[in-house]
Amino acid sequence: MANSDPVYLRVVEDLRRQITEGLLQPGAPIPSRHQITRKYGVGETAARHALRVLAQEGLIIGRVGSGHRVRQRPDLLPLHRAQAHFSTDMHAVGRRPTCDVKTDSAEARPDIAVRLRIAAQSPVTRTRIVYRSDGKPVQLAVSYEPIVYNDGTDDVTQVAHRLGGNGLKLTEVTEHVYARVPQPVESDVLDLPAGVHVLHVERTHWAGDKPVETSDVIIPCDQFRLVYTLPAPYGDQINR
Amino acid sequence: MANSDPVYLRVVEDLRRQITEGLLQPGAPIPSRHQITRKYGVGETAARHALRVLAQEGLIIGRVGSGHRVRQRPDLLPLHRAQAHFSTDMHAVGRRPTCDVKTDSAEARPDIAVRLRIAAQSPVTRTRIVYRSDGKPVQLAVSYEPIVYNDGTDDVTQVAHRLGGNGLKLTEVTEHVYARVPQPVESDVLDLPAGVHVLHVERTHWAGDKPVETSDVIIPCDQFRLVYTLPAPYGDQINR
DNA sequence: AGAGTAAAGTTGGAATCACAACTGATGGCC
DNA sequence: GGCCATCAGTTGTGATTCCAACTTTACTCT
Repeated sequence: MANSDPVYLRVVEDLRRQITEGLLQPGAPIPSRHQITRKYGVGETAARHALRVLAQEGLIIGRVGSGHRVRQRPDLLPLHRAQAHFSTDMHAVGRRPTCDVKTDSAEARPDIAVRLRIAAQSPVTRTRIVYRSDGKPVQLAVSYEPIVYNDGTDDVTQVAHRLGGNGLKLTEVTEHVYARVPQPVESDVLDLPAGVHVLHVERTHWAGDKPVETSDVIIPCDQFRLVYTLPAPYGDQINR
Repeated sequence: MANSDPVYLRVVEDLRRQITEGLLQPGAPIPSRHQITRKYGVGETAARHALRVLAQEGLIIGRVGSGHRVRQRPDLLPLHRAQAHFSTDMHAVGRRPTCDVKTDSAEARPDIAVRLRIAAQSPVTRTRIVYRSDGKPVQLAVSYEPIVYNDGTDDVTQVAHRLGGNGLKLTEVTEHVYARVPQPVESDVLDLPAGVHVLHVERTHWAGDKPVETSDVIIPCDQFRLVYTLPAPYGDQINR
């Protein structure tokens, strides 16, 4: 079928097809390097490279000593779902994820009120979460919600669950994502080296057409990367 | 400074630092494989791998026979800016980018009216752009704007320029990005194989607090990938 | 001088071998 | 039975070597 494509791409495409078509279900084991060399008649380099590419696409996950498996999460994720993997992913790479949660209530924030579609002077609950990996801060999330929803607990990470008690059902999450230069307070909290940009995710949780919570997530670009890649060799090439 | 990190990471981090700090300006040549082996005292594998990683991050670009250079575009881009590189990027990998533009005006679209914050029955101009690479459709953009702005030209890609003539200045672009299963019409236009998901970018151009144009960009996940990666070996690992 | 050619250098792809760290399972020992 | 050590298998990393395709430069020949 294929022709003069690189050998490793043949392997990538075949495995990717099997995964996206559901032949290989999440959790299913992927052939090991040696098995690939035999099954596809390719060298070890090609097998290794194929596995690397699939892993980098998020389709499979590898563990030393255990092998590769189809990733539990689907092939592509909205950012907010990918972020839900923060804790497990950090664990996975052998780092201890922790977070500070600090809530300071009752403040009027006109800019946030717009996003929550409430009166400009209504007080909102602000919760700041600093995610850490082995103590090192890697992510900052500042979340706001109308004060009426807050039930006094600190567990802002369980928005959906808590809102259930208020008779609201989360139906959607929308996001604005962009990269920018960090603000001083962000550089401070995240201990950013000079020159590092941040990814800013403006996220709103909706219950029907009502925004019930909105948050700003700040991710340093040297920690987590949102990469827009071309399907070209090495992901990218030069123009002239 | 570093300790037991993989050798290639030392090279990656040093070059990345030089790029993000501006020591290596866009267009500046990156040491070749052989130069890296000598300069950093590493093997060829490590040098090659380091270049591969940097290229995959979009920081540098390689050309066979010519070498690597610091990429013209900055290290991280909002999607809409990355997309502006579509044409040059396609050229770069030796493919001929073309696009069909089709505008059919005067239709009432209540759903779009909401996004444009205009009356539900106001007619909007719909423009459909099919981007092609060597004839193969790779991207679909459906763009809407209030009919008053349209000046009859087909060049919807130059939103900012055209709107200037109406006394409006684009100040912001916001996006909602998510992945989903393609709709039949999309599978049809883009000639999608079964099982391929699409990235859906809902984009709105703003002039101040007025939305002046909104568009849906559909990108097949097997053509372009938005990848959320961890700074871990192979980008990802398993939990448990 | 100008044009065509040859050579050197570079990247992308690939094969082969090696090794440390880790996992899972097996089997033996208490 | 329960616990521990061993061992084969796997991944991540790395070195080395080779080759095709390409670019750039320098050189030679007309």
